[in-house]
Amino acid sequence: MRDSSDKTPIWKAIASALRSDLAEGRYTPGDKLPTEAALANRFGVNRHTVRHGISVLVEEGLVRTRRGAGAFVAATPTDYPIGQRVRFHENLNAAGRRPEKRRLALDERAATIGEAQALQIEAGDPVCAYHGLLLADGQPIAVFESLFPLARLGGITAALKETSSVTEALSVVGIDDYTRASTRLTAVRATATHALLLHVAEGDPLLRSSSLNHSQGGLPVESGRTWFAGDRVTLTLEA
Amino acid sequence: MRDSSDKTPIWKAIASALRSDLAEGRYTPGDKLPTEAALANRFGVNRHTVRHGISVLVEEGLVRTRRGAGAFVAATPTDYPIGQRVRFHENLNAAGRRPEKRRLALDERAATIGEAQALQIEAGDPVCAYHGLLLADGQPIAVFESLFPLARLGGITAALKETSSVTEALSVVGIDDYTRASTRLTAVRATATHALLLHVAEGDPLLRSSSLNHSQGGLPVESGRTWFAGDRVTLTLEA
DNA sequence: TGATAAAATATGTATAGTTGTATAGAAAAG
DNA sequence: CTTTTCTATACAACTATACATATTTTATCA
Repeated sequence: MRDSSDKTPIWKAIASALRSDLAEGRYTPGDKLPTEAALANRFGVNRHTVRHGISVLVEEGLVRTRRGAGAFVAATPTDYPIGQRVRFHENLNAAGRRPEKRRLALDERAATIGEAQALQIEAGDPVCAYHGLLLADGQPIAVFESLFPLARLGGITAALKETSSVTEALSVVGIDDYTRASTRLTAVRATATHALLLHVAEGDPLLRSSSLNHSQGGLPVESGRTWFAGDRVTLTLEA
Repeated sequence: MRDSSDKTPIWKAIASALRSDLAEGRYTPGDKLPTEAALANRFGVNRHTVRHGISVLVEEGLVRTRRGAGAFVAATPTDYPIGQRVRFHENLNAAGRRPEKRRLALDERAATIGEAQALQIEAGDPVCAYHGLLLADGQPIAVFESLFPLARLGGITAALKETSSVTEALSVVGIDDYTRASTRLTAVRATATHALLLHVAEGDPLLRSSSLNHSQGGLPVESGRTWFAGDRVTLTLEA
């Protein structure tokens, strides 16, 4: 490979070799690639040359690496429709992914001025704060923070302890349906905490959504913020 | 590479995530933290990485671990009430901590324009500048800078040389009572100097308080700035 | 009921494997 | 001569696994 008169660098050759392996379905999303040492041995080159090749695929978003664990085939971005009714579990099932929610915190506290304004309650009124992680096929795709006004939804904290589903919890406290009233999107850089939870690098771009859900009566029942890992989710907006 | 190589090590991020949980009062002294396995699952990392993070908190004295039992909260951030009367020693005693003040500088000089305005004196008028460190149970929690108008409080410099207590020193010069007229709070990043004094990392978040205390007569007797270590103190505001 | 043993939990320790980073140097190309 | 490519080495950070040891819970039996 080296002695012949090809002028393409070895690391590029390795990159395209691996890329065609992926294209052929030799490895499927979530699979672990051989270790760098194994690849170096297979190609008869130094580990750093292999690393250079892999880094190309990482740049392209085809592969994700985890220190100490290995290199894994990246899953294609999940389509996440933002419409009148935004339901995590339904969205992911529709996208053919296995939805999972991981609770990070759940407590009751007083609302700040800004939060109160959004929920149309008084500052200091009690709210339920639900903080967690959204996963698709076991891979973290977003961090969320939901606020529920306790004045209108007494008992929702207890309900959320039983089920991770917001829809179900709201149903328990008498809200059978709720619709998205507003969604605001901005791009931000990942903080250390978000980076840790989402398994991205600090400073990586995130898609932040600030949303408000209303009950059928037109009153706010949930105010949420969600940070999506930019390269794992594609938000789709319906008319 | 994009993924997994944060600028801040994972174990540090975990340590600060847990630390802020403590600061927010999510766990109170005696409470059991989630198991290492649960935390590893929550953060999506290996148990050893979590252990590394926890060991930081153990070093800091915030957490105590018992083999076979779990990790327990040893101490939580000191509650520091900001009300009409703000007294360091009383505040810490009420919080069950041992208060201590360490003097860093004490001198007399001319007031700058801004300082004079706050103290309602003329620019250039002499003031006493008192600079020091506040500690709780021997751990530094804040850096303060107090200014006293010498025109109204002659002899306070000498008094402050005898006692570290502002309340006592003011009493010596005839001020038996004083009340908080205003408090302004902002979040800032720790400078190298503050970081050194407070035993935090440069750039860590500090809570800066700019305050003004009046005598019973309604005249300013002290203008102060205090930098609290964000994760060691919780300022509580009374009505 | 109460004591005891077994099982399940949870932290502590040890070892090896994998990726990330830093440094230095040789070889080839421009 | 300088830059790029590749090699070589060493170490840091994180993962994976296994097992030891202490604690708590559960089951069992007198």
